[in-house]
Amino acid sequence: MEADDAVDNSRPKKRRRVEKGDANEAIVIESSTESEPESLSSPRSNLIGTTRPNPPAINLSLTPELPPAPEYDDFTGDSIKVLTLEWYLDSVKAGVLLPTKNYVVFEGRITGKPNPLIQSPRKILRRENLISQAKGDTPPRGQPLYKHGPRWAISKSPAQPPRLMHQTSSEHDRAVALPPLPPSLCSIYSCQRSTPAQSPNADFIAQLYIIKHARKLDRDDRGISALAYSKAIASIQAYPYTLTSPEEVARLPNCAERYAEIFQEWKETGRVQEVQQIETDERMKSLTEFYEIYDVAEKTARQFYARGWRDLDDVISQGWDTLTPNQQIGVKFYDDFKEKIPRDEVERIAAIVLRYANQVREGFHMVIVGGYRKGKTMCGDVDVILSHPDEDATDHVVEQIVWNLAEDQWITHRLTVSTANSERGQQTINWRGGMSKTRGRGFCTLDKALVVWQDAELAKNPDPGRRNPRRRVDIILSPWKTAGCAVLGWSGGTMFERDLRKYCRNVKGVKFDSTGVRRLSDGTWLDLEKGANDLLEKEKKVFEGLGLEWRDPEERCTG
DNA sequence: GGGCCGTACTG
DNA sequence: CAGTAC
DNA sequence: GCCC
Repeated sequence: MEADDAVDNSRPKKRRRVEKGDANEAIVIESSTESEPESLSSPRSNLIGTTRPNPPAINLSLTPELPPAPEYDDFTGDSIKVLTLEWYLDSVKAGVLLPTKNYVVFEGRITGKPNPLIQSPRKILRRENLISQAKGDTPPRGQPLYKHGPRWAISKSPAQPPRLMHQTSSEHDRAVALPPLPPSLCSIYSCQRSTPAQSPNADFIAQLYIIKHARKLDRDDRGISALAYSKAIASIQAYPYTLTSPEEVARLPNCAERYAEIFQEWKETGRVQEVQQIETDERMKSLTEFYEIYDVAEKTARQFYARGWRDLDDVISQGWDTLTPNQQIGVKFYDDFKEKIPRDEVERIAAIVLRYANQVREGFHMVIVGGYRKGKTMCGDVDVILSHPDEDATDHVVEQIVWNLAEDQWITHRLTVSTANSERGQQTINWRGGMSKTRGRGFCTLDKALVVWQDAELAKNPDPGRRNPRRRVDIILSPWKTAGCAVLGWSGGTMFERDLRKYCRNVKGVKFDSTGVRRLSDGTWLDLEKGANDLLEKEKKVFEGLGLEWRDPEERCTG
């Protein structure tokens, strides 16, 4: 019946061996949005989900009137002090840097900046990162926020000889004031701050990312430990200055002792022991390889390992029949799915989806969300949101669209199709009953289809010279009334989205998800999008309605 | 010391 | 229900 | 691992 569910169950012959060097490519921090979308973002139809106009939103009104941040040369200059952790902990407690006198373990001069990239072994970071490193620690968006200039500006000046060795504490205390915390970082909610893809601390973040990944794979703590790392990373990612000291780390939200510790180690030695262990851990390598199979996550990865399997070939040769249908697809297109998708291809694919949607019914609006909208030059998959101003036009259309696309060979497999929404069609929009149902068709969830895509034309006229890599495409159908919520819900990094929900719950007393905003108390649906007549405008209205300052999608890169 | 986003699908 | 994905 |  289904044209597209014929998952070819034949086990792949001998899998093309993956470039081993790529094994860790997930670690790469996207480092190129600045060269960027100007050319792509021109309002070319309703295709492109990027809008330019908004100036970087930085709330200066909150800028505290802090004393000038003067000479912390001692900590940015060319001398290195190794201090005990006690010094740090005591300083945190005191709220100010204590004199180091009684805590110094070692002091010495360095002749060159430690370059962790060079020292840390191979392959983790790609060339772009080396380049961005070479470009220097420039904060992502020009203008210093503070007239005294951020630390990175000052640290360039010729370092004075460290003169804090034998100083009195009062002199010293003044000397180590940190640059003011950017106002946006005062919020514990990442949806309230700007988190660009670029970070002056990308190298440090890369270290944390490796630990996070390892925690996720080898601990059975429901991902709690990894979650902690994700939050810390999200905070640091939003910090526009080069971090220079443990306490500068520790004052960031979600970054406490542990992260100050890691930072100190990294800063002093140019590496982090735990990271090095992880990198040489064979078990981690296997787990990572398994984890990169679509529909295999940490539990299954560990399970595979426990069965004695060590790489993908073991999975294929020893466990093919035990795999779920989706895992089989994941294995089959292992290399394809790991491959990133360039923006122009994302656009081409999206345009085809839109065309088919409009074939089913004229007048669909679309916005490309996901990594594309966050400005990534290479995307992991294609996510599009479709909506139609006519109330009930979105009913059951996913199936229709997917069917047609499959018939024409654009779609080769369907991973999941969720029709919960169309199924229960008339349900009221309030999840706690009562109240008006806003007449007629209400939606509790979105219809969506996760499918495997190919270039149908190329498939029909194969060209031996051209590959036809399969792509994962997520097609989401949203009812018009709440399409702004859908766009917002699909255009941010994971932490951005989690914090958005948390913020809504704790601060605004509402429940946000991609199907709408509802009052927590009685479940009544709140229409925040009234009056907007395109998807991006609707998204803006949701920001306003939630009392949030606008953030460009490129500033929602919380990972 | 307890909680950490929330929901739908699949097996 | 557990596991996965978004 | 951090935060309330």
